[in-house]
Amino acid sequence: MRTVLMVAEKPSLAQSIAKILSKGNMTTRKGSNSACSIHEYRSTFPPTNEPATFKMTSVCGHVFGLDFIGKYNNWDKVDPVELFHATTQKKEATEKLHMPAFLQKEARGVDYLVLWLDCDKEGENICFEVIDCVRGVMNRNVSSEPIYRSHFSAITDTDIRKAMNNLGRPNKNEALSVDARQELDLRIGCAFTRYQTKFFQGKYGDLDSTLISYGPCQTPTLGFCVDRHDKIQSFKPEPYWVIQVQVTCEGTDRSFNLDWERVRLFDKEVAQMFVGIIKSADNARVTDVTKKEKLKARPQALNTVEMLRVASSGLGIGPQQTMQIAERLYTQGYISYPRTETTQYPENFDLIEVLQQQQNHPDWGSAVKTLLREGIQKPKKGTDVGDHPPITPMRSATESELGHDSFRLYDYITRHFIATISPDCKYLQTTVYFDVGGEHFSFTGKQLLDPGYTGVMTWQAITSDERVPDFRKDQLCPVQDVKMVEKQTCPPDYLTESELITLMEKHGIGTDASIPVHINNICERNYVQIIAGRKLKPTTLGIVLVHGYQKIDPDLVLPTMRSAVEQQLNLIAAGKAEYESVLQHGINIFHLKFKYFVLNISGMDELFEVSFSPLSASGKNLARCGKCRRYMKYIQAKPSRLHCSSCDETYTLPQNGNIKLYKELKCPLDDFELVLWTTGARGKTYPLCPYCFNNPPFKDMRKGMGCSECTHPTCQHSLAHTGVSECVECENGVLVLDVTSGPKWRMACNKCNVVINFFENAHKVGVSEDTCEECGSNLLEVDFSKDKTPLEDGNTQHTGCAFCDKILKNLVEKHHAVMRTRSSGGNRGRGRGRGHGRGRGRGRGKPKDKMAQLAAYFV
DNA sequence: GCAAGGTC
Repeated sequence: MRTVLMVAEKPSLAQSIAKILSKGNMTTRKGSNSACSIHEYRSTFPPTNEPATFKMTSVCGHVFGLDFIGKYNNWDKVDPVELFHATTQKKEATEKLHMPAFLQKEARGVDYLVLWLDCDKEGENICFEVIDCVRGVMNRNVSSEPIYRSHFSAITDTDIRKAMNNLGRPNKNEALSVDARQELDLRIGCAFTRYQTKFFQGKYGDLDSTLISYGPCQTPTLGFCVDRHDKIQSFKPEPYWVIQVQVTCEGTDRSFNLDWERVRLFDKEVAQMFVGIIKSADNARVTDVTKKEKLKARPQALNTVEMLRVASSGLGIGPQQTMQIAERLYTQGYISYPRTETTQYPENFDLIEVLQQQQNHPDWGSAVKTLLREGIQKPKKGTDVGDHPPITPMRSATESELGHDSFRLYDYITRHFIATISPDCKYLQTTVYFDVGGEHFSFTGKQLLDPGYTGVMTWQAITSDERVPDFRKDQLCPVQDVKMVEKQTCPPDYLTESELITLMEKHGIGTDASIPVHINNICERNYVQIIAGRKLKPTTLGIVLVHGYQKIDPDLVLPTMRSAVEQQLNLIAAGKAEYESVLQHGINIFHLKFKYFVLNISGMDELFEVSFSPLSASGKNLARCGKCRRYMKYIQAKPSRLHCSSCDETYTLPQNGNIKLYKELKCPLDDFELVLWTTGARGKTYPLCPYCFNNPPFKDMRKGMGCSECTHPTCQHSLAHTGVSECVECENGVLVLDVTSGPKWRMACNKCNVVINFFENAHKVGVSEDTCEECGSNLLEVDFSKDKTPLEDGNTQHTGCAFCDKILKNLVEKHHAVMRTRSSGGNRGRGRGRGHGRGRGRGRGKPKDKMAQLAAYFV
């Protein structure tokens, strides 16, 4: 019996495909990485007609990602221009999934490999990532070419079976085009981002963004928003005049405002002349009456981008959040796969079944029943991209089941689905044409004939049912009023998110899955702000960036740049150009553009100069510099940092917290005044030396460490003096006494977010050099207040272990400084039986030797 | 700390 390993792009597809090919007769087990399952069944392998055991599983998107090798990731030591030729390497895309190991485990000894990755270029690229993982461990004795590729265009029985019976080979050229894209994006994005960030952050103190990023997708996205801003700014309102005529219809008491055929005039005198002419007529004469039955067409089946547009403009939910909600609805089985470009249902899609599931729904059940009784309409033709079917509901659900926002999205998806197979909306449009003193006017009214799909998509309903009375041709209607009104042309409004999505889609900026990410990026980097109505208003930073590119090299921000690059890449995919030459050409062009950008950065800087303040003028004096003894300025805007203007040095600080001076205490190593970092009253607090934080003083310290991690052997602020015990939760952390926390004393882990509260009634707490004989923790010396001491006989002083001492251990309470992520080690042993000692280890720590080593580092 | 593309 042969074995065949088959790999899809994601777990859900592996399941659907296996279900089809096994006719539901398969066994399923979890994979070694918890994310992927393996579905097994027996069948015949079509290419060789042999009986075989099939193992169907999947990856989770890309197995590998591209990055520079380690030494190029040091921003301080690498000139960004080097990134155009720096060595790169493939790294596991998501390390914790252990995807290569998982694939190898399942592929060991199999005879054939069938690749079921999505049929696009990214999927083709993932094919070769999978091949690279498994080729070495497959059985080599059965076939010299054991690797096949399936080509499917829909996840339906017929299509999947057809694909299985017509297996082909993976396409290396398509995969290479993606390799080239990855490399170009990496080199260009990182080079420009690092250069800009360092240049502008080294000069200005109020940019309010930790990163001044550049990207071939995010920058043109920002460009769209700034373009609209520029149109608004340069808009000059112009006055114009309209003539409003009101007539009455005999036999009714209604009057009508007529639309002028000339609409409006920009010349006041001419308009006045027309008013004169029109006023001289006593009556308006009906010249014609037309009646037309018109249709408002039902929508096409729903794809991702349309869902994002409607969610933003109709529900006020942004793309990123919409996708999160949609993912959840999908994994819980309420809707089909939410990432698809396809707007046409597969041929054998069971529309009736999906519809029947909704017939008892409290909100739209009756509409569904009517539709089932009267028969559904054939859906409008859309495009089938061959990725996934359109987004549809999978089972009925109510608001109480889903929660507010989830239900609103589900409600829309379901109504949209029902609408796609409902009749079009029909109405009668009546237009009456008038002649008033030789000038032509008209009046149009709509009368609803059949609401059709607007019965469920109520927001599209024709609301004004304006019946038009029966005007006859040549009827004379008295003119009741003629008015000339002055108006002004209006500037356009800021771009809505929904419009932006449309622009991105049109120019091929990003994909259905990445469009929300790019929009989110330009918000997070503070280039645009979302204002009321989900409109995107660029910030000063966003505006000067785009204007700067436009001054130096407009290509950098033009939306056409991305499609031009994609065109080149498509040549690789089509086998019309060499991978290497296209890639080198691309790198060369952007290398030149980069060098030109650097040479001309002053053009962009001139714009920054007028909008932002130099570092030296930013912030307020906080702590003294250890080198010049002058005050350094604390710059609170992101990224928060200290700047010494006399030394022209900048020291970064931990982000997302508050900084204050720490009692003018100094670091014994460099004389810099210490500052206190805190996340708030109940959070973590620790002192840090601004210099050491940026320039680790000891070999076993890294950048970004405060005194609570400092291995100085004698300093009163260091770990040696304040460390109490091993963290009760995380691997390498030490619980450190927060000496500033009294009277509500606490200690906090110097690595994770564990905080331990104790001794509300002590006015002094210190860490002793002595350790607990039971667990190895350092003992605490506590001085309780006289009136609230828990000690017998009114004693106030007590030394003991926080975890083992009879009196102290009852006063200890643990919690987390902030919400911890699920992944970080929740369920490992809590203290007991594990040894607490900050010094005593669990094999690897070798704490006592460590202290000796530290002493050696100290100079 | 950087890009964009997959997906969990």
